[in-house]
Amino acid sequence: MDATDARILLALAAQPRATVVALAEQLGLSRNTVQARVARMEQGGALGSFERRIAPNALGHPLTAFVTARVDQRRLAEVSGALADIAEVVEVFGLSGETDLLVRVVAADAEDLYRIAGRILAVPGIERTTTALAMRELVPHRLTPLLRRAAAR
Amino acid sequence: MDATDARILLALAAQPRATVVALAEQLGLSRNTVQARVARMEQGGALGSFERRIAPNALGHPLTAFVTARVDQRRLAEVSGALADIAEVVEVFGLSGETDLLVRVVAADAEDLYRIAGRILAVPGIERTTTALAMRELVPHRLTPLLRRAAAR
DNA sequence: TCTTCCGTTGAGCATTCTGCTCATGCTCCG
DNA sequence: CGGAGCATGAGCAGAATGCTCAACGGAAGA
Repeated sequence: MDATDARILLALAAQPRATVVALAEQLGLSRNTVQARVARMEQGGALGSFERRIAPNALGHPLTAFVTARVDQRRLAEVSGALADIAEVVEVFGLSGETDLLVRVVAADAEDLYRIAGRILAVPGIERTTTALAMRELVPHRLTPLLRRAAAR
Repeated sequence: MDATDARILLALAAQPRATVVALAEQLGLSRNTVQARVARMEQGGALGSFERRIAPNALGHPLTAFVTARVDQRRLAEVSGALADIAEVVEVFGLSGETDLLVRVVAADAEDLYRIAGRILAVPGIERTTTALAMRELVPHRLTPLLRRAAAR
């Protein structure tokens, strides 16, 4: 990924529906170049799945919560699998430090969240959990600043 | 968002580059319908920004860390602004419970992370922080299970 | 310095998609 | 019953896509 790629991504971030042709003339590149680079980025995994763009909100799950957990390390694989079986579990990280797991969860409402938290706690191998509700998205997910820096070079 | 929308999103998740025509015939819907629904979803904010699809990894930031922080609540707006000024800060949530803030950070390497953590701690209004490195992505971000459920209806 | 390799570019071409409009039919609801 | 809202099929002009080719230039390496 070089600066040109970053510039393409920036333009794409501004207008997701932009066609290759539009990007090309906007960036002063040839259509072929843009096409090749976009293809390369998709191939090379620089672009994650489309799912990331879907707002859980729109699926009727306006609540986000983070569950931190301590786990019996030896049963990590098992725990991980069990968590993956819960639909509302959107993302799980293995962490360094005090807590072993960070589980990102979405829920339809408070009661739903309660149910899900319970289900997580019930997973064999999970020892302790703490649930924190995301009350506000102070900085919504973004990569533009980093992209800008990469594009500057 | 009804079941049909969910089905469209599922198909789109499987093949992000799929054209409207392809989706239509794959789902047994008319081209017009799919076009209208996709447009409606983009309009209605069901689809987040394109940035979400970009892997920080590809931008030279393979490390992810979560910084939790306690804040002087009265200076929350100020803190939020200062965090937004840090390019490596990818996402910030205001939480309920013990810790007030969850800051998602990406970094180029360990040293970079150290520097960023320091910068966060230096933000006026932030009282205490804990940094946890994401060592593994046990469940990569996904929404498919929820989508499937929504599509089933 | 010369050569090779790689990415960019412009061109061209057939095929396909898009954006838009219109009329029709269906279902839900007042 | 009448209307609103949505899905559908058709049609059309313009644009984009996918692909290939040849030429060019710069950078790395012999």
